[in-house]
Amino acid sequence: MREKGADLARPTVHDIAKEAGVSLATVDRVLNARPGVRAKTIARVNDAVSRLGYVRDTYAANLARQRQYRFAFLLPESSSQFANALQEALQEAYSSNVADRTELKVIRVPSQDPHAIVRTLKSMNTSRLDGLAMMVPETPQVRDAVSRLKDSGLAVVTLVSDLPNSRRDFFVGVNSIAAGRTAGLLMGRFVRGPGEILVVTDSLQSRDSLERRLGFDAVISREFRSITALPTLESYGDLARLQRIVETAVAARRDLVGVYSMGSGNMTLMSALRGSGRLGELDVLVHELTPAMRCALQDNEVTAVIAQNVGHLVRSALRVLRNVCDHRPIYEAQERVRIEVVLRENLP
Amino acid sequence: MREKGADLARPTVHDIAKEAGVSLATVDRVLNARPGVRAKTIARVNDAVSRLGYVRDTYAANLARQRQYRFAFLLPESSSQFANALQEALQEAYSSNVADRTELKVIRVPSQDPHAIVRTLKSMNTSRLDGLAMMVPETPQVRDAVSRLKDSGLAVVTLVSDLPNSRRDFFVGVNSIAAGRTAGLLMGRFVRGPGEILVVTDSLQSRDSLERRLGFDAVISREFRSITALPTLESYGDLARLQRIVETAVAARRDLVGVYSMGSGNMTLMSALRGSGRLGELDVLVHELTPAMRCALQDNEVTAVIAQNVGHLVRSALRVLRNVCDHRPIYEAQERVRIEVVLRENLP
DNA sequence: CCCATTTTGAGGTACGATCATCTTTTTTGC
DNA sequence: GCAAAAAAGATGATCGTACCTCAAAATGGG
Repeated sequence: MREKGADLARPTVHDIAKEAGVSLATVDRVLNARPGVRAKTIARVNDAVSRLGYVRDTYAANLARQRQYRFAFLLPESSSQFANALQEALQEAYSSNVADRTELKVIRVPSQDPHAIVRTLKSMNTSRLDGLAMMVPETPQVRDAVSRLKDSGLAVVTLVSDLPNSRRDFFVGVNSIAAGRTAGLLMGRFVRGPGEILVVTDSLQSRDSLERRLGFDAVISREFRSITALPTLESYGDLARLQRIVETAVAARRDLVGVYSMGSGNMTLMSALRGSGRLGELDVLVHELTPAMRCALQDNEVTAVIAQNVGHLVRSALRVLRNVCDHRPIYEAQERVRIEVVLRENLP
Repeated sequence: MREKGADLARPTVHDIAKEAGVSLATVDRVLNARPGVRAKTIARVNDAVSRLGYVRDTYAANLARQRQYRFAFLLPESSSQFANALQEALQEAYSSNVADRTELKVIRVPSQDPHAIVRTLKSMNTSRLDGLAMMVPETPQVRDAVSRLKDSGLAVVTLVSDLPNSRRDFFVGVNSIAAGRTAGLLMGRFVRGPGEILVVTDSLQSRDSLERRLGFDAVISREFRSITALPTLESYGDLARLQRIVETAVAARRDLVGVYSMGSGNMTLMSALRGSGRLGELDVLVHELTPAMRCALQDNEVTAVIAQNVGHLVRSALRVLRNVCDHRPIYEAQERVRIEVVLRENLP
């Protein structure tokens, strides 16, 4: 925003030099924190900077400095539609103007195999890389690997799923407890009358699922006394097992009113529910807006999807990585990823 | 994303010249559509461009060309918290790195006064401006004024509220019908049992309100037969009147189960509802996430807020304005603003 | 084949900043 | 007060692109 009567053009380093009464070289030394300037002079330059409201032209700077950001994204290899959506969003962020002077590399690893993840992390050529964003399950070995990556100077952010107590620089994703609470609130408000809720996930070993369940239960038990959330069914990543346990549960529980899926495998879940013939009487809530879930929403098979915008995720991750690389601060408020509620009528 | 084995650095104009076997000057003439190049040579250069996958470095280009985008935002002056939020988002987009080489000016006009709007539009110095984003109510006079602005070469986008059949270049905002449908679906799913819904707005003269009502009714009447949406109460921007008509309606309608506010004045609406003592039994749905509505959500006074992300709105508007100015295409998919559903548990 | 007209080439300057080198001035310590 | 060290200044190259000028080459018409 421009002040009235202010100069039209924004000030450059030359203006700073003039204003501070020093040479261009000195301004440059101060701005880039190079040694050989007295504290008094540094203050003079900084004064001029704030007086004129100078902000460095980052693009000109990166141009001159031949800055190249080399980032890698570590995503699960599973056929998960969500990871594919992330990769697409990355591609898009890259081809649109956002990702300038940035080289991206996507590495897919089998997410069930912590060993493979660690192997990949260890084998990374850190000298040809400036930053890493990763979406991996939490294990102590991964935490250690992150520590080594930080030692070699990489910027590291966790994506979607965090690694608490690790040395990662930042977490880009949503708060799983809040996501679970949102699901709980929606479920409680949507379902009619007393009844039971089926809760399904891959594995409660995963922190995300655990936290979603925590949030879900907190809201349900405090505010919706008439409905009961059943113990979590775990598929352990086995789709056949998922189909089986869902079919069994639906058959056994006659007063089921809703289904909450905290993990992946939603296509299989839906097919099991369809098979049961009771889909019409159930409110189904799932996470992540995949193409299959879009259709399910449109067909009224799923009531709501709790989603996070993959575009935001990758742009945020890129911004954070760049800022960490340049030792610039991170604007936490801007990087907070929203918990989106997607219904049939507000499908993007 | 980098191809394996591809060159690390992205190609520059020099590479194009070499690849096409022409001089730098010719490449420049082709890239910037300057005359004096044979069709055959143009083709050679374009071939080289696509072969090498050259994309012009926009920032270097703008640097060289000393490009400055001068944009104005015309926002309603009313004490509307929404317009303030927009202005803040604009400020933020400006100070964060997004809005480079862009001068922004915010003009607030009394939105109830179409005359004042037209006067402002007419008095604009179009020679010192490249683009204009405006959030104004639809009138024929405004449409004409837009036409004049387009004649003088400005890029014009409508923000939040569209001017259909005008010569604006683009509309940045949500589809009001879909927003109304979303509200209808939420209301239908939230309220219990048969009953009536109070529908309130500033004025149905405004296209947004009309369309929201349309969408709302479509969903309610088709899918939720047991609930009745009452005729729209209009406040005509008069807060005292709003308070009065809401109080009267709530007192008269004993089987009210919900309130849908399509317009502004939600603080007054809430105070009227609070006064009635029946707030606890009502589901309240409103548009736009203002600070007051945040509190109302947290206090369980409002069930859901249908919102649009003001940050997106302004970033999208800025992107579109820049693209129009440079005669570049607009990626419609990226500019589609989402209809957000905000509940107590997913408050951003 | 020559001359006028296009078309192309070569080269410079600029944008805002970074960085390196070299010189001059100022500040120190003794 | 003088030499050494530190601080500041001066200058020029560079990044990728735009835009300008002038000269050289290719083309086309008669």
